[in-house]
Amino acid sequence: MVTLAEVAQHAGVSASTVSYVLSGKRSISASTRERVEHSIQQLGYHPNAGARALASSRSNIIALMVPLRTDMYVPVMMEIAIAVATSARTHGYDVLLLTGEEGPAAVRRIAGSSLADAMILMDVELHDERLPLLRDSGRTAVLIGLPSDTSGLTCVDLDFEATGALCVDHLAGLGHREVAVIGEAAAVYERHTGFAERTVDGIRAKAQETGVRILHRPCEGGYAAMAGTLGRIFDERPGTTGFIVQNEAAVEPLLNLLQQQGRAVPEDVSVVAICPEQVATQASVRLTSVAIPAQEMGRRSVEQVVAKLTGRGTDEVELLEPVLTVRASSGPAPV
Amino acid sequence: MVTLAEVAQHAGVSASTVSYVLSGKRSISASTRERVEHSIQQLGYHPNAGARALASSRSNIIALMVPLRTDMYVPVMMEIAIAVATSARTHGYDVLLLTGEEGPAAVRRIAGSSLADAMILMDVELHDERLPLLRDSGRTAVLIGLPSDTSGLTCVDLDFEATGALCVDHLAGLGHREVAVIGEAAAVYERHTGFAERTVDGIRAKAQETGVRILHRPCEGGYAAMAGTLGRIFDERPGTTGFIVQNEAAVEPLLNLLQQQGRAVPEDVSVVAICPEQVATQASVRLTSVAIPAQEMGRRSVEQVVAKLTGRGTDEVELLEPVLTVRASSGPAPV
DNA sequence: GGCCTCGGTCGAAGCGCTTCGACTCCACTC
DNA sequence: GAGTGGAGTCGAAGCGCTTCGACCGAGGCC
Repeated sequence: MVTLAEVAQHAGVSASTVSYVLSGKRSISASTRERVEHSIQQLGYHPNAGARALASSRSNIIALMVPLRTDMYVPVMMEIAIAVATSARTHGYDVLLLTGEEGPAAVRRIAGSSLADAMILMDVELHDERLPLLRDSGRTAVLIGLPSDTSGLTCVDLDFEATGALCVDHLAGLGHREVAVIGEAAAVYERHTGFAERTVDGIRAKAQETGVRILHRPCEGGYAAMAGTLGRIFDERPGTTGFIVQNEAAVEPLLNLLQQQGRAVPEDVSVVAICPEQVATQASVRLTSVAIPAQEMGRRSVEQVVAKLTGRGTDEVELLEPVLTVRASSGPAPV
Repeated sequence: MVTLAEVAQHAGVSASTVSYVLSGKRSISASTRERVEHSIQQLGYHPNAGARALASSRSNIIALMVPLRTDMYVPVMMEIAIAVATSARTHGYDVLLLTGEEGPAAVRRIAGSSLADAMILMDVELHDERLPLLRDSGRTAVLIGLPSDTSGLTCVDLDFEATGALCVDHLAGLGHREVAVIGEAAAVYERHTGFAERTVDGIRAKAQETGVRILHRPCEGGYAAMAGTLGRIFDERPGTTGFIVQNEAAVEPLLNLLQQQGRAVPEDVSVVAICPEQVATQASVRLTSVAIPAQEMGRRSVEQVVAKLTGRGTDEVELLEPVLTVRASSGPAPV
């Protein structure tokens, strides 16, 4: 491995000069800079990450904690993770992948070892056990998701209350009066995952305002579960004409079952989904939906981290505004 | 941050003794060990990762390159990535997440900076441009996937040729004589992704052996693409009674379209999928399938890395044996 | 013309850890 | 009773980098 010292010798300057060429923290004459850069090229020099971290006490690594569970829709997680990794690189950072398995201990380990300059936590619960540790580790952190107490924390998330409201508004505007909400798996609510509860809150509030009746049912993915849930919904509320679905794995089963039951979409029932664009456009009926901006969330969280790391950031909650796109699955309520 | 020296002072020993307690590389008396461990606990000491990497020239980090593209089935990627991260931890390693975006340059950067002790590459193409760089970086590496030239490389993958053969064998055994293969998106073949081509090779070889006629068609995911592909298949081979599907995003559309066309599964046509268990069991018809052992692949690749890093490994290609599980989507060919 | 300023460069002191050789006991052996 | 060997500990020398203060000319100023 080529070292700084070798580059310095090759270029006929001191080691510190090479370091300053690399970091740009002091001005360097054009001729020296060129000479040094040429030597770097020629020798194929790469700074040693460990030495750099030790000397500067900054590792240029951001730790990303992804949930281990797979009851969430995986592609969204992946899209966020990839967006985080990609935009981290554009800011000169690498990303360390931590799974939830290690649990809160991971926070302590990473903070203690100075392995990462900052952490991004995904899948934050309302009362997340990692948060106290995080707060008194003093490390820079950004959450994707919204805990109940956000004091001293920076959070990025889709505004799920507004999302829920938007869905109801759309259906109410079309004249629907009885709306069923097909939610995430029951376990998601039991964990008190913020986004799921907040969506329902938003839905209820707007429903009250617009005079829509709401029936909310958690639902596992897959056909069997959906069949059961759907049956019970129509038993309880035969007049249901609108569906709001917040569970990607339930979308296709729902459309299928409705079709099998002879209920046409959107003539007899309207469906609005909260899901990634890809799911909405590739479904058997092109879905009216509110998109989950996974990329944007990943990107923004990195930008927040970088801002805080460079002293510019403030603790704040950034809620991304939901956008509803009308497609083929929603229409006027039948008379 | 607490340092080794502070722990040493607190325990009344020298710094090197603390280091040896931590690493176990020299014998330490029980009483000293206890005293040191107690001090570590009490002070909340965590070794500094950078210093450790610098002094020992090992970072205890494994870099994982995941593909950026999303034309592959994302959950499988994610499952592998998570399995890698999880099993890496059980061996004392952390995982650095690299996206394909940076391309081959990432290999150079990581190897040059000694940021990672080893690399795991996913989504390897037959003639992958990262491989030459990898070879002469001299770094430890394991590929998930199989390039055309494996010399000097360790690879882990499902045995896709055997997988293809297994599917044909199953259908042939049930009496099917005309089988259509619904493949990955055309782009996947154009990239010469090993697994896709190898599957088809395995299918063709076994088809020849068993006297089955094969029609192979790449297919994008989604309903529209599947409808077109399916139409063309039955135009060309009206006698088709068996399907092998290697494209998760095509599974559900295929089942649906068959149903709509009045072709019953498995009475009129049989379907065998190559997909994760979850897809197979959650589909509208429980699918006879060969599972993609994502977890196993992730785990094995880490084990190979650790073996090589501790001097035990040998360069070798490890192909996991495919397992076909019969479920409700395949049956005897109609007479 | 002396003085100050400032751009450009260097030397040296660490950053916190690992590891090698050396040293000290102490229990044996012959 | 000197010699041997192993267990247990220490000191010191780095690992490769960043960064601080110092130094040295070259202008600009009065």
